[in-house]
Amino acid sequence: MHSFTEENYLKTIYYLAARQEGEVTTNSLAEMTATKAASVSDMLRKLAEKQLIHYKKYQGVRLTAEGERLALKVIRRHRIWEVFLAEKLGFGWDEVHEMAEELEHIRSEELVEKLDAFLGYPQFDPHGDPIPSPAGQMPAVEYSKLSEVGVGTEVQVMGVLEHSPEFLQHLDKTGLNLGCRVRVQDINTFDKSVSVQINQEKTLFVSNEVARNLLVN
Amino acid sequence: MHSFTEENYLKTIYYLAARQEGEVTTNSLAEMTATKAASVSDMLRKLAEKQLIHYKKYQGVRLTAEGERLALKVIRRHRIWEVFLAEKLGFGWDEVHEMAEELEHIRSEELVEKLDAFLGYPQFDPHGDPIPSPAGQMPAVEYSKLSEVGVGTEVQVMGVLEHSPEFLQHLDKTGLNLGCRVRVQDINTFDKSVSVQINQEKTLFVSNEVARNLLVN
DNA sequence: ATAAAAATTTAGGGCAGTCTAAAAATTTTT
DNA sequence: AAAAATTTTTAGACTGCCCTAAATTTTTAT
Repeated sequence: MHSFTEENYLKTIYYLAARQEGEVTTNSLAEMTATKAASVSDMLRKLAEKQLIHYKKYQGVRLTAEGERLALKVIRRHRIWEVFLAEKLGFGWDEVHEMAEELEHIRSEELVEKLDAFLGYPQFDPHGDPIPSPAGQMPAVEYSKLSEVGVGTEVQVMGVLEHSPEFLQHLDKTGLNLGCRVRVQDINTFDKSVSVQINQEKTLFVSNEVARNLLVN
Repeated sequence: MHSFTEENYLKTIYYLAARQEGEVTTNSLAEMTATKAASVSDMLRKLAEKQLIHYKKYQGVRLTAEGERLALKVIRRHRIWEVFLAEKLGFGWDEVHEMAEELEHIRSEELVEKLDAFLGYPQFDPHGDPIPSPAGQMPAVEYSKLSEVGVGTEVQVMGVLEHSPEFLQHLDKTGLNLGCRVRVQDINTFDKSVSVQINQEKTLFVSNEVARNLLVN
């Protein structure tokens, strides 16, 4: 068995590797896990001993096959619990992450599988992120950012790149929910903000900052 | 906030105090928490400093009002999660305890209250144990043990005193489920075993060991 | 190409919770 | 009521994970 802390490091390495090119650095891990670089170094040595990461001193870090399997297991649990919290208990998509951070470490394999069945085998969590398979495969999804869509096209909001409660609450307030249809009417050449029509109704101005963090297809 | 370990000690002190007369001893706590007496002594000092227990060296231990409130909160969470696991996910009453031991430490107050509502505000967990109120009150229940019921009376199985998977699986096998009606036909004077009729159908022989651990009304 | 800056690791230590061994207090036995 | 047995506490140490400060390596700038 692995500790909560080890699971969190593996998960964080996975996320950072998916987001950046190349190896994951000690400093970026320290920032993400809200610890100091010295503590990260300690843990990396330990994870390398357990063969969960490839690690050469000063060279950054990469998950081994086994490490990635474990990371995806944790991410699967996290996202399934998020679906439960949102769909069954009525929590908002801005509230579920923090609780899922704890629930993802509950150890029973059978629990998460029964929960998955109870929820009807959901494909995506409340933020539109895909749920890894029980075997530990991350489904491929190819969405664009709203900031990259051309004028005139109509797309559907499929996910978010930024998961902070503040951002999600902002989307709630403006009505940019998952699944809503968005037609790009105009792109401001100066600040790259976008003017969009939502669900064939009202028009909305979306900053580039927001548009960059909205995934659409 | 309190650590998992502290919560577990408080819960265990509550259970031992409810079961025994007088103060709870260091040794009984060591046995229940699967640690050594020396470790218990350490923790008792710490809990006493935090005013969660009354503690005089060598004299055993008792929960303060605040300590009991916390213990009942943990027990409430445990039992609500057990209901979820049994009712919604289909786990057997012999399987739910272990998972609930982890789930009971999830910190969100709102989570357990929403879960409670989702489950329809259950009064009892899958073993018939009452669920403490959100305010931290343990409902009073007055059941008898099957071993104390007179010949001829018909009673209903309301709970168990022994919670081990082995005992619960034995009950499953013999059909002595929660809620089933039991008429005492005969009590063997030698070994105090009981012959009972279940649900007006088949007759069953129940050892005193089992009868002592069955709560009925 | 070398000096300065930045990133990373090592050294040494802290805290929570556990342990064993030994000391102290309480309870039981005679 | 003293001796023996039992229970409990203290002392000292270990592990996991974190820290600060110092040393080392890599990267960047000149």
